[in-house]
Amino acid sequence: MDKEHGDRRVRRTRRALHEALRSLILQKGYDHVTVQDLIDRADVGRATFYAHFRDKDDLLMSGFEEMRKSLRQQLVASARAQEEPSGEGLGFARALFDHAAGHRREYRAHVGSRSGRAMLTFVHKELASLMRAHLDEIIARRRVKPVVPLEITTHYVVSALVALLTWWLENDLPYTSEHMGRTFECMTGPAVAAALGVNRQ
Amino acid sequence: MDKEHGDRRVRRTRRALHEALRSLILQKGYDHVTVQDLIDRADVGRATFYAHFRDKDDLLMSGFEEMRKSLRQQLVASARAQEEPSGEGLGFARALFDHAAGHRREYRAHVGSRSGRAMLTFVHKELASLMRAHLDEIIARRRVKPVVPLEITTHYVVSALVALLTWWLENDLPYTSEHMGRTFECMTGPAVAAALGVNRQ
DNA sequence: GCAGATACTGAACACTGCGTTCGGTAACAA
DNA sequence: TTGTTACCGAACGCAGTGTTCAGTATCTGC
Repeated sequence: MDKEHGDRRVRRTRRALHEALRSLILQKGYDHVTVQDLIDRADVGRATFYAHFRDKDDLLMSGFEEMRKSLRQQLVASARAQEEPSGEGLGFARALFDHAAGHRREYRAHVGSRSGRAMLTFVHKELASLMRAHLDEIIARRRVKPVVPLEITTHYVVSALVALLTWWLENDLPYTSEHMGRTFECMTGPAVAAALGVNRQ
Repeated sequence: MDKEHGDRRVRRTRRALHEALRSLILQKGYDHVTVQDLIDRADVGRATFYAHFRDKDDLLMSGFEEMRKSLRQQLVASARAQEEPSGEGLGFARALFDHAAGHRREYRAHVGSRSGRAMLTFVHKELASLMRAHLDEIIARRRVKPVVPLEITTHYVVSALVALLTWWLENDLPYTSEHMGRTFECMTGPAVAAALGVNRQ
């Protein structure tokens, strides 16, 4: 079912279904998309759908993989660009806002629906693993003693970032992604500093 | 349908349904509760259910009202207790953690399900209105010029708080509510200070 | 304690959407 | 050409929703 057999037909079918879901979400929102809608739009048999995916959610999730790659790529690219300019290595936030701005339609289509929650959980995980690595590195380099458990700090930072992101999307991108990135750094920098026990009189 | 007529029967019916939902959520999670389950448990006719509530979600929402009162009460009580001890008036966080600890079963039953999202949105709104007032007051008193739009700051703070709360609940309350409150203040205090443009060398 | 209003009952119904089954067809590879 | 593999799509059973309606219980004012 998830095998990587070279059959062109299989890939075409899966592709068509993903594409159908994408366009239908934009059109009526994930929750109101039915399997019937999907197979009509993708021009695929009902049985075929269930041969490839367990259900609608499965299709959705497997579609995130693509987005994940593109996001991760953009994040590491940004991390490489700026060697270590700002305070706590929070510069990657900007990359996230950029990514969202670039895919605003996709992001917006999810806001508020069940698929949105799934997507945010996804993004959250992705960011958390990056953030955790960042924090570990900072600690090793600066030899500080965290006042707050790292797990909490990670969760805090990522949640704050995701919160700003959703607010931004829900309010129709009222500021530039650069501005949002700076705002995030401005607030979260001191928070992280406090959590890590960094002195900065 | 929402009238406040003094009929005892009506109130009993609504009460029974709310109670049934509560216990069924604890038992099998909101998403798996059917209307049939509800009316069986509450011993109420199907038509009666629909005479009182539009659907399952409607029942859920109307049940939050009760929780809202209890939460708000606990929050203002705490606000009154501590006149202005800590930095940015973030002490109310502690009250929230306390409230969650007191109602941990109810909170936990919601975590991860659709009802949880609804409840968090609810809590979020409640906290946001309080927080906004707090911030306005601080600004008026200290005569500072915010660097970040107040709307963003409010959203940021509340989201961070809710994030810590859900993390705490999902991880089975690994610290005391007091500890969580302090952690929150420790991190968010500096963040708010930065956003409000408060100098604190 | 009776009349009339009001609230509740529960079976029956139409409807939507899910996930499966299966005989048959189309595409492809050797 | 033959066998394999993927796909088709009608039909089905199922679960759950929300409505209808004739009938029953409960309360209220007179």
